[in-house]
Amino acid sequence: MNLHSASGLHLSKAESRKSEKRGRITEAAVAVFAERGFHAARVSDIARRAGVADGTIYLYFKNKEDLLLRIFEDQMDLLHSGLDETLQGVSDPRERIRRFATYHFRMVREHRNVAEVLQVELRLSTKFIKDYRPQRLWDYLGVFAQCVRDGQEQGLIRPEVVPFSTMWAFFGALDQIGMQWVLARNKDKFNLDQAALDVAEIFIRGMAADLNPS
Amino acid sequence: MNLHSASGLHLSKAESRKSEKRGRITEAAVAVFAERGFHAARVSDIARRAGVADGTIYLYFKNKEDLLLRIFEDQMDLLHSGLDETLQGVSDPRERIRRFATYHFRMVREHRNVAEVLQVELRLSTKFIKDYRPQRLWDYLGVFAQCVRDGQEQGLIRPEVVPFSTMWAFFGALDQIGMQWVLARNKDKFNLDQAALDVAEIFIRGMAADLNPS
Amino acid sequence: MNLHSASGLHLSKAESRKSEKRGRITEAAVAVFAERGFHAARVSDIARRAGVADGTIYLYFKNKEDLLLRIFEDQMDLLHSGLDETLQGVSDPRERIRRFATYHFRMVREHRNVAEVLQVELRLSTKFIKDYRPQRLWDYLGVFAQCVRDGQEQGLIRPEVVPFSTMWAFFGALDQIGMQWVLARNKDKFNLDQAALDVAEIFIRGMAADLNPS
Amino acid sequence: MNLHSASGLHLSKAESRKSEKRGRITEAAVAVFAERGFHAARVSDIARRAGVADGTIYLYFKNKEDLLLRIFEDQMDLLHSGLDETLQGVSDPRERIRRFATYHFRMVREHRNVAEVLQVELRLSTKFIKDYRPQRLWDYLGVFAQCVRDGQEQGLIRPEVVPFSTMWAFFGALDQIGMQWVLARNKDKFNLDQAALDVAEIFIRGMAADLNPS
DNA sequence: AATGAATGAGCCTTCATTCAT
DNA sequence: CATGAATGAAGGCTCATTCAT
Repeated sequence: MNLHSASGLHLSKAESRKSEKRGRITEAAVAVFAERGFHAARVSDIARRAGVADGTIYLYFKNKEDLLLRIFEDQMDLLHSGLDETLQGVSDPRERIRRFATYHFRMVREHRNVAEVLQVELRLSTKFIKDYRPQRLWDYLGVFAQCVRDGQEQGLIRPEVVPFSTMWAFFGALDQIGMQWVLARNKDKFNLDQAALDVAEIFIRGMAADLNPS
Repeated sequence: MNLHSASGLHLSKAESRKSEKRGRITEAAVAVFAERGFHAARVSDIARRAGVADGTIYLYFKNKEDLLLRIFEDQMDLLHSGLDETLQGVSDPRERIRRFATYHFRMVREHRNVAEVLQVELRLSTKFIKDYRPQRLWDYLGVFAQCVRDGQEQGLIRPEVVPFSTMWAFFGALDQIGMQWVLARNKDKFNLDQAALDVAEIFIRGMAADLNPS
Repeated sequence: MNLHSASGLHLSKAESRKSEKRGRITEAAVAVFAERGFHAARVSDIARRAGVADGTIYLYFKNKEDLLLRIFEDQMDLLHSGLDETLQGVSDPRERIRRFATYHFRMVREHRNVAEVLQVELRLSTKFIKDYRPQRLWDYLGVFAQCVRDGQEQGLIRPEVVPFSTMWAFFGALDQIGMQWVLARNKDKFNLDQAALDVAEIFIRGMAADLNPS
Repeated sequence: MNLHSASGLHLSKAESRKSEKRGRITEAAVAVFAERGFHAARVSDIARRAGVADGTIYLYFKNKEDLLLRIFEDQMDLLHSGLDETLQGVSDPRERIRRFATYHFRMVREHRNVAEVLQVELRLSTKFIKDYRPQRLWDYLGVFAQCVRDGQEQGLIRPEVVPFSTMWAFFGALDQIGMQWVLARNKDKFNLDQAALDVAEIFIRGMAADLNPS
């Protein structure tokens, strides 16, 4: 259920049991949040699905909101490190952007529950949106902004493109398409891979430096 | 508080009084939803702000969720008709897209409360996202899709651009930038007008047909 | 159930209904608190006994603790004003003290539930004991302190008697005897009227000025 | 923290270790009960303060309530035996009463935490007050009742004074003054030693046989 | 004996909605 | 139409207690 499942660390029996329980809760929460939404999801539902008592959840998370937030942060970290791996060795900023989009949608498709939670439920609480600074999301998107800056240094991207706002535009585009896919009843009609390339193409062409500055 | 405040219709005194009360409730709801979020907003808060009794709200709206939905639909209609006015007489699809973006952000800036509700709170209820088909939003965005199709017919836009998914990408980009502006503490640092043109430019260039098909 | 039941005020129908409902809740709360203790008493028990919905209680009281506090304050006010009536026209400080004790125990006996709540349950919450300043109790007991001062001015009471601490001693004596009576399984074995006179006598004699200052 | 800390008994190493752990728990419980009150005190707080695991407490005490009860009984025993020592060799019932009061307040002052628990928290649970017969308290106070009886036999105290109810009055007076001292923010303003003598004096004079039965 | 992770019963409070006036 | 007092369902969270290790 997690984007990446194994860590290479050796844990004592007690530690691994503990971390295993935390993982079970997280998985259950993702499933229940995805299914019913944050507000409609009952803590007792999550507990039952995780096979633990209600109170156990509060040994690992401060409260229901904290549970959502931790899911967000954990998953963003995994998403980010997965992105780094994917882009390793790719130097052309344009290709990096293309792979960013492709990677993003692959993750959305392979982890639909997580995607639903991140895309739909994270927008739920005003607290999250208004008070919480999603640093992890900034970090993830920062990879795109850096591609833009690199592209500009290499003369591939118009200097007047503002990395910061374009980054949000790019994310908005990806995210919205991802959401439409999540919401779509018929997932097959929707070719996510193609959409990834299309969005990337539009941004790459849209930001591209003029070819013949003759 | 509404995007447009007056309608040119003549109403009987009773109707206008009724309509006036409905309007007061709507305004109050927008304000309270923007301030505290849909879930945290209490119906009694809205009633107090509107200067009516709690029960009165249920004479005009089926329930709290219906109230949010009606706000969404009303405001989308106004947004849409305002867009039509704005685009009247503009035939170049590229210019229409540019003006779409500019118009959208002008509305966001001038009606921040409404924007907050639409952008932040609409994403709140899973019901809204999962079960509700936001026809009005489709209609509004359909204007963009049509620009794409027109541009393709006129040879201005690459034929392989998919109007449907690009429409969502465009909306996602606009919406995300709008949200960042709404969330930004310092609204002045954020030049919405410029961002509008930047986003439009990226999409226009990104979708543009190759110039020299030599 | 209240120490005094009628007020001479004219109330509108709505007001009287409201105040009647508040009264029903208070009565029910006194009964349930007396029966099960503050902590064991469930708000829903009180509501059921009062014949109202759980939520209704929160229209009249901030929370469960507030309910207990209001009972305390209301009853202390009634107790105090009843004491004033009882002492009216009695000028000899010693007789006033005697009547104070008699009155106090008559109230305890006639309003056993109230007495249980005031004596047993009020001591329950550290909040009440540590943070709450029971002004109403001070006012009530202040009557005794004033008797002491009057008696000292009239040369009936030794000048070295400290009104403040003696007031608490007197109250402690009354209260403890009252509590023992409340806790006693067989109320008949315990002659409260006699105990009242005995306690009063001990304090009056104990505070009395030396007779033969020869 | 205990009224008396060491017992002169020789214990095996295991027993003393056991007893030492029980003592640590008791001390911690007194501190936590005094600080937060019985209901607000968490068993885990007590455990942490005692430096033991939560479960360990249940090896020494049946449950939280039992813990409070044992504290009460242990401390009452210590209080009582200390009183006996203090009164040893004092035969005049009046002087014994005087020393009783003085001793009681000295204990209150020197063991404020214990006093808080006994005075404030013991009144907490209806169970304690209603179902529990505080035999140890009766024993302690019985010393006073015996003084009264002795005084009556020696013709020093009026025969009509009822030892039983006067005992409670005396205790109520002491206890209430003790509580006011515990609650007082400024302990220095309150002269407990003087109050002890004052209360004793009032009871002694108040119970005294008429001097000149001429 | 000691641990402390896990349990799960229990309840106060909120607030959308209703309906008698 | 309008009111607003009353309703009552619903659930997040705490914490005393247990028990496998």
